[in-house]
Amino acid sequence: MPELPEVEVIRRGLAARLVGRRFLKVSASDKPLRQQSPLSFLQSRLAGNRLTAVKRKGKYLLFILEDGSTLLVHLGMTGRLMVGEPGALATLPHVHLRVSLDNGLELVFQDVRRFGRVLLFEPGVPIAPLAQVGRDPFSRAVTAAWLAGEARGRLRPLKNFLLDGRILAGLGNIYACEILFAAGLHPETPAGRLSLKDWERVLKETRRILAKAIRRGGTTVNDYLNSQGETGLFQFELMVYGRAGEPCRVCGTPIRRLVQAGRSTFFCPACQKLKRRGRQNITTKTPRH
DNA sequence: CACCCCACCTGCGTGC
DNA sequence: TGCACGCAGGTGGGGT
Repeated sequence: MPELPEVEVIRRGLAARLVGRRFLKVSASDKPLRQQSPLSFLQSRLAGNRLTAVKRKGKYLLFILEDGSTLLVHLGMTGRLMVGEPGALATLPHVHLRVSLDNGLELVFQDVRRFGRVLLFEPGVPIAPLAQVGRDPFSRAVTAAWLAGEARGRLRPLKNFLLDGRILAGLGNIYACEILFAAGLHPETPAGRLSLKDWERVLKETRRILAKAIRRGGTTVNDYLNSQGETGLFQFELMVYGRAGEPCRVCGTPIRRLVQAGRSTFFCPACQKLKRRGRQNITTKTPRH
């Protein structure tokens, strides 16, 4: 479900309402998430512990606790984190974790498909899943030259490159499609064939689109709700995602759908031309190790 | 290595 | 109405 903008909107909502609160009791459903710390471990570490910050890395949320432990949450496809009155949340289906707070409210993790992850790390324990997470698109460490270096020599389609969270963290299927449209690049272009100018455009549009989506509260196509149960608004600004057969908002050409690495890609065949030929970029690649 | 496929789940819309 | 099928904001293990 959620990509960087949705996770960031949730992070801000939770930070505003939860930082400084103590967690009290924890309960879980009988159905496990894809990955989840044992309930007894969550209970023993969280009970009485105060939340000092809510951070984000890629699509991961990190709840930093005052004793130095970290609760790592990934929402998968359909995960939601919501805060509210226990009475109002009591009847929600598919709630897999409930945590009561010292102000009488409750934090719940709801996840229909159970692709989500909730893992607790004690102080000093390395947070293994984060080792695979790439750079945040807003980080100053992300530049057009760096992207060009990462893509150098790679034949994989640009769309798949953008979806690889070990490089750029936080892009998912919706925003990858929207970024490629905004940059005027065909999703099947081999990543290594982009020029530095292309990468400058990709990076500029990535930041512009993600920032705007955050301002709009994220994209609700189907399931996404923020921590207060509200939908986003960016779905009204989508140019290509989910619009197969509909006219391009720029040129009127019907939007096309194709499948790449098992996932739908939406693009305008007129606005996004495939560069079959083109200069290989010659940026020096920084060694990975 | 680089890259793709597929499984992991549940629900919903479509077409027969 | 029922049923089969395809599809869905993600990830990572295993295979080529």
